[in-house]
Amino acid sequence: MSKKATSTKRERDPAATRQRLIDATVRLMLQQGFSGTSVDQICKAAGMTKGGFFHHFENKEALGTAAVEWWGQMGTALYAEAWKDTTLDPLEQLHRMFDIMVGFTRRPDEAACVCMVGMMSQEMSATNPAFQAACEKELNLWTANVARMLTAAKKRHKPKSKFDPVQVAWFLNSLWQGSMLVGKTCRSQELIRHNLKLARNYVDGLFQTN
Amino acid sequence: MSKKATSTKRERDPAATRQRLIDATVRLMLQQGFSGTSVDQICKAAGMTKGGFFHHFENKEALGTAAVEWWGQMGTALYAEAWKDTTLDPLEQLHRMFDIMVGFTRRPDEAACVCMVGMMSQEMSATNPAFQAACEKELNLWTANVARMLTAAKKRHKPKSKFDPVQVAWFLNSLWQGSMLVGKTCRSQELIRHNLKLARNYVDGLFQTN
DNA sequence: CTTTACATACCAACCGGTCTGTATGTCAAA
DNA sequence: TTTGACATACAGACCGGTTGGTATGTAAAG
Repeated sequence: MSKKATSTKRERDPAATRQRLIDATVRLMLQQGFSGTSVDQICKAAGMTKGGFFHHFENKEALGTAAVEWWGQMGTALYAEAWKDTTLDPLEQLHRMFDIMVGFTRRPDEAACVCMVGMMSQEMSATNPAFQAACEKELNLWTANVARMLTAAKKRHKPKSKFDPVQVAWFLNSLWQGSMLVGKTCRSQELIRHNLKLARNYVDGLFQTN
Repeated sequence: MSKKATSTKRERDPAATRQRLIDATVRLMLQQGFSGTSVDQICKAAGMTKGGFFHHFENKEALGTAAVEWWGQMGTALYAEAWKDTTLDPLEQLHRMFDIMVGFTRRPDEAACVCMVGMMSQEMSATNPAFQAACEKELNLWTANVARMLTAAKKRHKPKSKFDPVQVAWFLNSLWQGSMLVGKTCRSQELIRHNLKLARNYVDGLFQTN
């Protein structure tokens, strides 16, 4: 019984500390943007001093890209419920994805329906190539998944007329990003839901009703 | 002949100076965002010192809202070519609007197709109520114009099925904002054009073909 | 002579980042 | 099993530069 068996108070958990910094960053950035959020603020929110911060991240930019990546992973995990079951009718997959997106609009208070990728992209992608690349990667991933489902749907359902799944996927991605943007500006989650309704109908309208 | 008749060198033109400051702000903000753009930078770009700047604007926020308003006026002026002629078939008005939007994607180099309202909105609307209100106002204006045209189009063309012009207008506004966002991130003006093509087809599809 | 439109000089607060110090864990030699 | 060298994970003080903003001076216009 030489090994510490009980409740040795947990300090020195670098992975958790790093994650705490990322979590704080995401939370603050969604509210204030990247430039508007200082390292001091992040450290304070994560219960950490600046010395410790720069041990985990080379600079503020490194934290930013880490935050975008983390956001992407979290998003993918949330969408996975709709995407993973490849035996499902792809059109049904898309509908479940829309359900999930509607779910985002129903989340409580200020954890509202916003996207860090979209925000970071608008603010930084023109000046910071690393951020631009990170954001583009996440947008590509979302689009690729939607395009895959649309392509699969074309095989199971007769399309009403010709369409390019990739183009439609970008169309839907743009609409989704724009919806969150406008929804935030107009402080209306209902607006987002209306857009999602029309988008859903649009997708259904691509295929012949049975 | 006491009055200076010739070429009195133009100094002291406060209106022009103010506009120069706004122009510089717009140019810099489109590149770097609001927080990322400093007053010093703006002054330098406008050939002005900070003392002069704060004579024209109470603070940086006042300049920001002025810039958004200016952007809105400029936008309205650009869209006017499609909107003003109310005797025209409203569906044709919408098509001309789409033409104008496509035109934005063909502008040279780094005056690319981006929207200051969308950028400012993403970055600041969560924290700064003045900016949020200013951006919301501009979005409302665009939507109102599109909704008006859609409503008028319903009277002249039989709609294929029921739709709410206001909802569709917000749908299109969101798509437009999102297209510029994604287009910037992916550095692809063609992507925006594809989205506009699909949007155009979408609007056409609302009405019965003749 | 007053008002306006700037320029100049300056400020405290804050920025991202570095430096050094120290408590804690790891691991191998004794 | 103990010990001690070393790496890791932070804390805290500090740095030069920049931030938005101000106080003051001054020249031009009316």
